[in-house]
Amino acid sequence: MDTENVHCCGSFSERANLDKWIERLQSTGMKLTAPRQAILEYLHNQSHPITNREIYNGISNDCDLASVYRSISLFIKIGFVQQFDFGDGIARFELVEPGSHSHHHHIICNVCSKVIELDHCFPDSLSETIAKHTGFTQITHKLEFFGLCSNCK
Amino acid sequence: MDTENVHCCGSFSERANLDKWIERLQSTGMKLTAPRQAILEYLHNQSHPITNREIYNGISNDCDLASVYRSISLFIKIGFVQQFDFGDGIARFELVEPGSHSHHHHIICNVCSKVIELDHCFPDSLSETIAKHTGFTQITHKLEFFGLCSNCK
DNA sequence: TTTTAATTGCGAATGCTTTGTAATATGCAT
DNA sequence: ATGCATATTACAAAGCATTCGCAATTAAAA
Repeated sequence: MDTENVHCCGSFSERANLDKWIERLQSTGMKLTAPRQAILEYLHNQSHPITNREIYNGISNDCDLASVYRSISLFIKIGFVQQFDFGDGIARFELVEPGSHSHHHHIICNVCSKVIELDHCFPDSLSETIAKHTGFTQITHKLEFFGLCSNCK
Repeated sequence: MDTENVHCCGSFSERANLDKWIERLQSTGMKLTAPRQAILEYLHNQSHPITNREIYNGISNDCDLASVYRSISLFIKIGFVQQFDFGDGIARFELVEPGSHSHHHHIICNVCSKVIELDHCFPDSLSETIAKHTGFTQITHKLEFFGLCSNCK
């Protein structure tokens, strides 16, 4: 069993981890509101990137959808959340554990949308290595670079 | 001067290349319509991936925007066009030269959106190599994998 | 030329995301 | 504790890329 994806609701360590996020939020000077707490808690319980609507559904009537969008934008701006693009036009988000090796990728099934986190970055020995690690086949990937060009730096 | 990006309107070779695309379209059994010719011609004159709206504006009143979307979808389905995602929620498209090394990537300036084609795939020796080749700095990249998981294959 | 089916134009609708605004709640100072 | 100033929210509406339905048109074959 893959214990990485187990999240026991209410366990001491999980609660402590969530409290750290709340402390971090307060230390930024931003207000600690009920929607932001609910969103942080929900994000914290996920093991894969999730959409704004999934967050909204997950915390149901605790908060408006527009507030989810605004909170997530804030979390991205202060470095709490990382955005992923799975190519379907819906943004997905994940908490960034501070100090951890946050740079990672995913492989998504074209049929069932199953997501597997790739612990390491395999940019070179691409298809074969990933196929062996995950059991996926017909592997493709999207790769784009961003930066500052010589005129703009 | 980088002659790869020079496109002389009406030159013999350019016209011959465009005619090849038209012949290829006819050979698929699809109808050769005015909008499809205009879109192929416009795509053919570009050196970077372009959006549906850019195509629509480029051929102005020759064709409806919805028809651009439909034609591009067709071109993707028959392998004429490749789609790129620069992370801004707008799909971009490029003609795929048959038999060529079509797999490539781009680097996009975060400030001015300048696009540079990367002739080769540098998935491993990432930032330094690209920085040397392009003069870009603060390089980041987005990479996601797609495929069929073991349950779906 | 006639026929037939693919394709277009037009308008409306969809779905994700953003924005305007009045009401509300937070954090701070008193 | 209480009141204040301001950030934040809920709600509604708008924005934008994209898709769809359908009648009118057009390309390709007979």
